[in-house]
Amino acid sequence: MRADRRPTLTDVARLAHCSPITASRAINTPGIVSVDLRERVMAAVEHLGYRPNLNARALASTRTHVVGVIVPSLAQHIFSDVLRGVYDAVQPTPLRVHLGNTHYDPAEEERLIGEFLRHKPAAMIVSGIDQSPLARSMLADAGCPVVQMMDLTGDPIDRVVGFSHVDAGYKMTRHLIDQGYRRIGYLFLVGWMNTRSVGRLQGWQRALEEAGLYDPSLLMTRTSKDPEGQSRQQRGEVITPLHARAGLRELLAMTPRVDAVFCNNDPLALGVLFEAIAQGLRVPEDLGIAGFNDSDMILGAHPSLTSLRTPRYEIGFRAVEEALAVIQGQPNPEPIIDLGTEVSFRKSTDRCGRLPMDEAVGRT
Amino acid sequence: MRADRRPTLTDVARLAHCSPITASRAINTPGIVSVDLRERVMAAVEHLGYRPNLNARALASTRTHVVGVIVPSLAQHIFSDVLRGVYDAVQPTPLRVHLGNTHYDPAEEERLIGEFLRHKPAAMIVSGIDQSPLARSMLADAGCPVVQMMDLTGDPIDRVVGFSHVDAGYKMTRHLIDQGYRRIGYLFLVGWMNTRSVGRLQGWQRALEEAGLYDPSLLMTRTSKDPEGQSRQQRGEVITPLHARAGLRELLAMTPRVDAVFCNNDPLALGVLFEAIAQGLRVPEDLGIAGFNDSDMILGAHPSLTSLRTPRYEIGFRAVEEALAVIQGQPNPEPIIDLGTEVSFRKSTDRCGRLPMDEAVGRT
DNA sequence: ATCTGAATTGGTAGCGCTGTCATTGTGATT
DNA sequence: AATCACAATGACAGCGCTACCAATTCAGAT
Repeated sequence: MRADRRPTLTDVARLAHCSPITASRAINTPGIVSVDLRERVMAAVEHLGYRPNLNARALASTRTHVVGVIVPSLAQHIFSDVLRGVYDAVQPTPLRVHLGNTHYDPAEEERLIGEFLRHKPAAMIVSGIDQSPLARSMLADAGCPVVQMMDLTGDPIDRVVGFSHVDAGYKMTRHLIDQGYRRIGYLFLVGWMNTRSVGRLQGWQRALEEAGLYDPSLLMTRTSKDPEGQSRQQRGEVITPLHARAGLRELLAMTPRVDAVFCNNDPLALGVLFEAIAQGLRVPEDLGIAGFNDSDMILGAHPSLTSLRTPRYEIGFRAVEEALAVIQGQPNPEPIIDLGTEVSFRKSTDRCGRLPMDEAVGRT
Repeated sequence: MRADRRPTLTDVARLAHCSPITASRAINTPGIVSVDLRERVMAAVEHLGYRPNLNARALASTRTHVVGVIVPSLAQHIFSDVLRGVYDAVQPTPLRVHLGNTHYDPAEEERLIGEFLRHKPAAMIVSGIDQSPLARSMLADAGCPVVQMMDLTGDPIDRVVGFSHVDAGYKMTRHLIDQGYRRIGYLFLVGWMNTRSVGRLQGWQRALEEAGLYDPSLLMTRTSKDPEGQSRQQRGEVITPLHARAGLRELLAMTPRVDAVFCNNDPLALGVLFEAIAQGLRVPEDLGIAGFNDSDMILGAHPSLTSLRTPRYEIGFRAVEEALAVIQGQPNPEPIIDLGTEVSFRKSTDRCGRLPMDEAVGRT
């Protein structure tokens, strides 16, 4: 080992009195070498502070320890939570993360998948289940485990970790019905439409239909006012509570007897709460408010906001674990992992026994 | 080119009727080859769909296109914004990002820096200016551009992109004084202390001292109630508005005549607003509220919240640009780049001419 | 004693690219 | 015409590692 260089496998081998290739085996597949050799090599590694050169390893083995992770947005805290799980799960493993951001653009997603696959990743983790046909086929032929995350499907490319947005939307809507709300609006921004949002919407609609409460005028889809081609999501804008304030005003104007609003996400719920405060509506008596994701930003609201807890951190963590299990040859036999959701029941929908529904309906 | 393989530089060279090394030059340093050759090689690249193998390139040149980016947290939206800037700036370049999360742990930061430097990155981008001495020296000897971001300092390791937190804290406090507030509290959670938060606090204190308004009892530092060793930040917890509600209660109990609260960040400001609403305090008349960062979550609050806009996206973007300029040998002569801040003046501190300050002081 | 096969170790030959030379050809200089 | 400088291209070797195959050892079977 020259003084100016970091030690190489050859240096380790020399110190351990074996050939470089044997040292390689002792390090990578310790099970197939003798105990004595393994100990000698490990001691040499320790002594020299040897760290394998990952570029050389990747070049020689056409197999890497890189996990490609593709998310549609870095602006939404949703994906921060997922990434936190991913990075925490990766930390104790030899894997490294390559992160890509599609900005909700299918073409960009295809480009990123193609780019990442050139590096022969150990695994690919992508967000959502609605990849384009080209993206699907690229991933199917990737020759590595593929984990789709966030949403569930009966037809995963390989495996999927998430929860059902339809069930989640249904569950929250049932909760609102059980609390005595009868005119339950849904607030939704079209500029940010995606399959997951649509799933929640479907769950809401199904629950209302089952209860005989469905009315199309309860759906408030705010269209982006900007006539440019790109959706707001693609331009990196993020949903803010501000978007919801005009949304609630329009919903109340359109459908005055609305007694609860199920918001497609928490920033909207916060905005609805502020608009209700601004208009002097009592929450939860006059208006029930429910959010989605149970994100940190709504903790501390007054009144406290009901939301639907989604296992975002867990999804990221579990996606890595699943990929790792496949890489190590011990895959979970079940390719579809539903991590479930839960209603975080708080004051903003807590109308039980406090106010007869008929009174509430009569407010306008 | 064998059918089962992606094309290599040799394939390109064969098609362009030149040697592989010449093809390499045509691709990497097009300026030094003849126009004719360059065009032949480019045509071959295009035709074969050739993409260089980055692992091989890294191995051969001991120089990579990887930028190591180290942030203290993925949970805070602050860093999501920075990362968005980083990833957007990197997209059109040949650079790739390696992201590390220190969880606000200096030891983990040292580990990550060491790990990243083994890959001979093209540049390192780290958060903050308060690296440990070991981390500083590792970065100083890295042999690549180093950009510190978020905070400014007179003594950067190499270059720094950010803004002065002291100035920012000062600026907001001046704004509150100019609005007629005289008993301006500062809300701060000790569990999340870091040099940047402390800087803002110093700015606040300096502005009050200059105006003869400083009083130590105006500082509300909430200590984490959890007696475990690790700070809350390190455990991945995030500040929520909920933390601020008890904080405001204690501040008002301790220092009843407080007429404004400058919050160390926006989630706290939101919590203070909710607590004010819960207590029936009028904002901005009885209590002025100012946040920090001007993050999306406060847009739409009622009353709208004043905050201090910080150029988070721009910092990430600019940090990459600076690194790139150094790599390409055209560095900005100025190693310290101050992107500045601005008060986003909104209703929660808009008391000018509306209420004589003496009345507000007398509320309790 | 010979053979067989498993367990263990070593040798060779690259992976795809680029650093460092050496070589060729061209026009300018003396 | 001889010399030089420089631009353009090529040859060689090697970055650090591992796939592949060969060699060795040794226990147990024949």
